[in-house]
Amino acid sequence: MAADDTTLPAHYDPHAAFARYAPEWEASAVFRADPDAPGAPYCIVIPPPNVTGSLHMGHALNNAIQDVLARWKRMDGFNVLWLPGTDHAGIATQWVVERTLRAQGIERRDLGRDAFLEHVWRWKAESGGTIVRQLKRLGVSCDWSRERFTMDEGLSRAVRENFVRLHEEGLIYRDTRLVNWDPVGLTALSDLEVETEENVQGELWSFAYPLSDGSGEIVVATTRPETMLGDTAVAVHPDDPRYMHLIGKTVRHPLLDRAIPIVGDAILVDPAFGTGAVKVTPAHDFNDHEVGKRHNLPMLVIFTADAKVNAEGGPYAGLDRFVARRKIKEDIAALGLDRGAKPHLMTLPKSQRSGAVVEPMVSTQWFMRMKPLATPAVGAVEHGFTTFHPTQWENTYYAWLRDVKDWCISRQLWWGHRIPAWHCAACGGVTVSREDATACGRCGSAEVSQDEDVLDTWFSSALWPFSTLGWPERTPDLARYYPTAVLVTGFDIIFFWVARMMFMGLHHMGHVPFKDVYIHGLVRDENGDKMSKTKGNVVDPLQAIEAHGADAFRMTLIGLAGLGRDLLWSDKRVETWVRFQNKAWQAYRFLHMHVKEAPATPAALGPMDRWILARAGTCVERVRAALDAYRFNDAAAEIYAFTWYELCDWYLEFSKSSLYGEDGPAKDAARWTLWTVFHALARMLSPFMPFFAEELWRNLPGTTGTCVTQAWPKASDFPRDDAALAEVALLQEAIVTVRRIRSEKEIAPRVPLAATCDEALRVALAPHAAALRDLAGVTLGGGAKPASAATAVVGGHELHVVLEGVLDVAKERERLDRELERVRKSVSFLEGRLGNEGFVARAPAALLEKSRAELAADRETLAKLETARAALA
RNA sequence: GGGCGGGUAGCUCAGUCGGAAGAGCAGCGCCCUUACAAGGCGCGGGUCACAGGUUCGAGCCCUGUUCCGCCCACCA
Repeated sequence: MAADDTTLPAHYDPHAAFARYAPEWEASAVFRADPDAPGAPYCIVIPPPNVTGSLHMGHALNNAIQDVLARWKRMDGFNVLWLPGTDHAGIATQWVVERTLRAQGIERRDLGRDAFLEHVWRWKAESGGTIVRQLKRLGVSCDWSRERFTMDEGLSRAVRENFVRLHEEGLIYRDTRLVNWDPVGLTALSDLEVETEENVQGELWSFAYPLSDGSGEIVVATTRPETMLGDTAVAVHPDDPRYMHLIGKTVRHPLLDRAIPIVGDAILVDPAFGTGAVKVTPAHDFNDHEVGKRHNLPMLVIFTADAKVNAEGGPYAGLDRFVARRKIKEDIAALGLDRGAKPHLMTLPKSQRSGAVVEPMVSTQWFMRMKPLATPAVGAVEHGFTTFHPTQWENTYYAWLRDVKDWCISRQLWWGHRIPAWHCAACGGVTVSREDATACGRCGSAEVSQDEDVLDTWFSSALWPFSTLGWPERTPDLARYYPTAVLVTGFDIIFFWVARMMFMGLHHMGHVPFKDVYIHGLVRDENGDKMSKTKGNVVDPLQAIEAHGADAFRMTLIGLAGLGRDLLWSDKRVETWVRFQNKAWQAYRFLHMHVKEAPATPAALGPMDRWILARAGTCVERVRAALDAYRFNDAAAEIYAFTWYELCDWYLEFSKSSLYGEDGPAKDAARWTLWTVFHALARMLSPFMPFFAEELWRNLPGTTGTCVTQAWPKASDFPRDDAALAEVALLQEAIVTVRRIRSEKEIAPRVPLAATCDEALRVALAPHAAALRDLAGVTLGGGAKPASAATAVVGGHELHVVLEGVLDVAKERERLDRELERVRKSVSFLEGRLGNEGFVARAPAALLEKSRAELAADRETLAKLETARAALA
């Protein structure tokens, strides 16, 4: 039979397979979930990518993992819903559109709210589908009929319902307090949206506040000189002998000519730090704010929304805060009050989105009360209703929730869910309502207008696991698929998203939103560096898919996904799986040369057939165990090892003597076995490499339908067969031994070898003469040890390979010396162990037995090696 | 300041129950062999970060040290 006797192409074409199967799957709705269908529910809600976004490696990994789980569970008989969607991404999207407009010379505020939002919606309609199209290139098996968007009608209703209910319950309130203010984005931010830039080189600058009575001065230090315009106290420690007598007196503000009280505050002031005296700016510093409240100090706001000095700053009014900083330092120096500066490493709070230095500002905002919500969310994980994988992330989750502060949920933006509160012009009352209010709930006046602000984008994301299933309606989907099975995400949004879904799910649904949380690592470049546009080391998943195909690309990510580890991406890694794919494809072509139609179940199987089937069963079992434990890299490694090292390296070679031989039971058995293994392999691979697996499935004789709806293989389909495993293990040992001897003695592969051994081994290997000949080029005979031979132990018996060619004596001596050293080491190790009373008394019996047997064998081998070595000396 | 993770072959990483250290890639040698040279066969390569401790026995358990990465908090 010739090599090209197959209709299959010489190489697998991933792009052709994608083009063939992706549209078919989508059209035939095989991934559409049906709540009325049988099967235990298994639901995953996608972490919705930002509509502004385009696919990056993090998305690719995240979705490859979800797809493996969804496809696997679907094939395994579960009623699977993988629900896709996108997030409106409030600030991010508004910024992108603003920037686009600005490039055309259009400012958001000139347009007005409605016109601007029209632009955003138009933009969303045009480019919002990009990331969805890109996800499809990965081959994700989402139910696109249920695709949701955080600002679609249903989800917006859920947002309102949530807001109104929590407001009714007193968990959402409006308050005026110090918040993180983004002076560029012109909006309040939550604590989480403030990022700290570490180790910024700044300076700690000291200046003197003269005492009002002229009796001296108090020196204070600051990293933010401009805030002195808002100072309304100087604080000292009440027990500090240097200052305690000054408490109650005042200092004079040297620039604004105000009196400023000196207060004693044990909480704020550490007498050992700096001068032991602290300037207090209650309106622009979180610690100082607390001091202000404790001592009833005025909250003097000195900045405008864009962080310029306001009228309170007297001569500095109108200056940017950093310009004011320089000017104030100069002026203080001119007054002779500068007391020096020293370099100071500090952290700088910056807006996650705009990058602007965040300014604490007193502002009226909406807040969500966290304590009553966070406590059950902690308990749910403590009691195991939700489990993190790897579990160490639970600590991170706890730590944040246990002392989380109230969540500022209002944003001074236009793009997002507008707050369902109406302010009354007549009485000043606030009406919170599910329906658009037309009259004040307090005084009945019709002069009501809706709150201008929108909600933090994470407010709607927090509802995602149930809002997407129809909440607040009681839909069949919600009943069937909530709680979801697993949330797959990155550690960076445990606080932003995971924790918030937990407490919202518990609050509204009375049950956790997901049973498992799988936290995957970050995809880095091959040097372990974070991918970033500025570094230019970003790998575009679409280009990688274009270059290598979706199957190999996905499998590379899966193979790198170890629990609790970041992933280092390298094109070399993809090549591993491209080669794997080719290897499996070539083996599949081999099958096609020999199997033209679905083979009938044979009367009997040979030992190699039984062996590979048993090995396939083990592989299935291990892959299942790995997936159950979210050990994706292990699953990939098992598939790789089975396919390459067992199926290709051994079984295909074993099968050749039958397949190329006479027609008969052996050939029938081999054909059936080969077909059966691929029948399972295609299904096993389908969750990982769906297009490749589909190509295998469709071209396998006797199959119908698509692979993605077949049953994932079960270990019980492949009975254990210890006899076959032992028999083939012995044969493999014999083959490898002869190959090694051949390589060591530098005997060309085409030179046939003969070998002798004792009767027991000869009988055991007799049925496998063909395999020994084809795979090791050796013929086994009985009889005594030949004069010139290389001897090795196989299955506890000696095997003597007759050396026909000229033996390189020097090399042989070297080899024997190496071998002697190895065996002597082994003997000495085993003697030491068995001479150890503790070991003999406490080691497991099996280990003790094994050690004794090994020692006896080693001693025998040693004697023989010594004899052989002496003969060569 | 508090917390988490990591340090195992040249590189990237496994190592589950404490019992002689594993894989892929890279390297070296041999081979175009009729599924596959995108391949086959064989080989070499280790102070398991360091120091103590527990144990008959430690990569694994305990204590300490050190280096790298990350998170949180604070920073007058």
